[in-house]
Amino acid sequence: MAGMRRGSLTRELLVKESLRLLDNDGLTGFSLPKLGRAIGADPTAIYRHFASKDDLVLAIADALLEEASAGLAPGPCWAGTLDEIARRIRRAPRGPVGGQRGPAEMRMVDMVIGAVLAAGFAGAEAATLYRAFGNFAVFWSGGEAVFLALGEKAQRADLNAWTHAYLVADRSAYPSIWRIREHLPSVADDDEIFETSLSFMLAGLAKRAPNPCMCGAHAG
Amino acid sequence: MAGMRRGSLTRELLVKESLRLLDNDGLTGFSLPKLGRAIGADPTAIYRHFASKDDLVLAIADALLEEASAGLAPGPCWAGTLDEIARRIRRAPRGPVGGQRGPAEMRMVDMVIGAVLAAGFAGAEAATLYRAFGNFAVFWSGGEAVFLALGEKAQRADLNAWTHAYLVADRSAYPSIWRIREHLPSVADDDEIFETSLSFMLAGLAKRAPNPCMCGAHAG
DNA sequence: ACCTGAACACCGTTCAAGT
DNA sequence: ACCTGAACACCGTTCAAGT
Repeated sequence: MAGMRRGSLTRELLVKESLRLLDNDGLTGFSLPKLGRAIGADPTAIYRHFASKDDLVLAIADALLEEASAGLAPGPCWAGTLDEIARRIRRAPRGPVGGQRGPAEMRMVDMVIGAVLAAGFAGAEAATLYRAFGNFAVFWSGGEAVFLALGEKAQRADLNAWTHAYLVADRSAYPSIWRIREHLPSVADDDEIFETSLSFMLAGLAKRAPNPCMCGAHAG
Repeated sequence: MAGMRRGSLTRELLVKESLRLLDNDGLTGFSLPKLGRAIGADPTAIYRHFASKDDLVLAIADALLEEASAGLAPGPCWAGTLDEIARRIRRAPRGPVGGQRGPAEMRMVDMVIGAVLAAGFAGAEAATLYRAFGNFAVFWSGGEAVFLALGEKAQRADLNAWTHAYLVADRSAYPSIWRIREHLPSVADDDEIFETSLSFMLAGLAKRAPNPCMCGAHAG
């Protein structure tokens, strides 16, 4: 990858290489100098194509969302559409959380609002419900990402805290923790926890919705 | 604050001063050198009381949670207790998100699990529901904090995106955004968005719970 | 025992200089 | 027009030296 000819550096190439770096080394292994070296250019060459690191991050985030929304289209059931969107956002390779405002995000926002309108909501209520559901999906994805970003060392320590500190924990100081102590360390079932919360959100929407969902599986 | 005598630096004092710095200058204005200078000590003096910055951050986070849970006690209605806990976590001065494992967190975890048990859940289901609700509260708080941390400049730009880009947005490219465009820029009603999502979560729990809540206000 | 201060290996960003 | 490379003002962290 070394020996860039002039003009061979583009925004697309830099985003693609960033994704590769993030995939390989995680968030820790990412910095502008590292990105520069990875493409065999000067550590500051990025500034010819992005105004700042934030600008690059924004482009990366939208590329991730773009990838996550491949082939996504509204289905006949508005609740099913929202369900699918939330899953896509969560499954998206761990991107940063902020408000991105890229074209891929615009399309996703439009789909979420479209589903909320299909449910029969309108005006300010539709806006609130769009943001409630959108925040839920984005915040959950971001929250899990933050936990993952703690690094394997900290995660191991965390699991340790459950298996040791919590298990051995004062029965009298934390009686409720004690009662379900053997079910707490199972860190593996993050999917089930997400599914449960998502189903609560969708049921809440469905219960309040003027139009029932078409498939009948998302009843309040 | 300058002129520290030896032995006058303690973990408590450093945490307290950190909170003051975070309050004044936000997350941007916080670093170990700055903390050192703020207390009139050497920039590296912190390392005599904390193993690392992460260690300090953990202590800060638990202090924030401690403050947020002042006077908190389980009420007669388990749903009301969960409701109050989620509000406290959200209102807590914006702390970092990760799994903290401090004593204040332990007490809060015990209360959440206590409420879930009071609802009549048990075993693995209780553990899953505790984590669903706990993640919801923590992720939401963290997500909002990330948005706030974007800084006022980025937030202004974001609001701008709504009032301009989205409003003027292609009616044909984003028809659903277009239909509720005038309701989208109202960034002020974050509270209502949170309330809505929280009520969905609580209703979902209540609907599945063997024991109804005592006050009747949280029916599924 | 606790604090200092120099030092190290990094950051993001700027800017004059090259080609 | 695009890239380089020195430079700046920062980080978190370590460690020998002071008292």
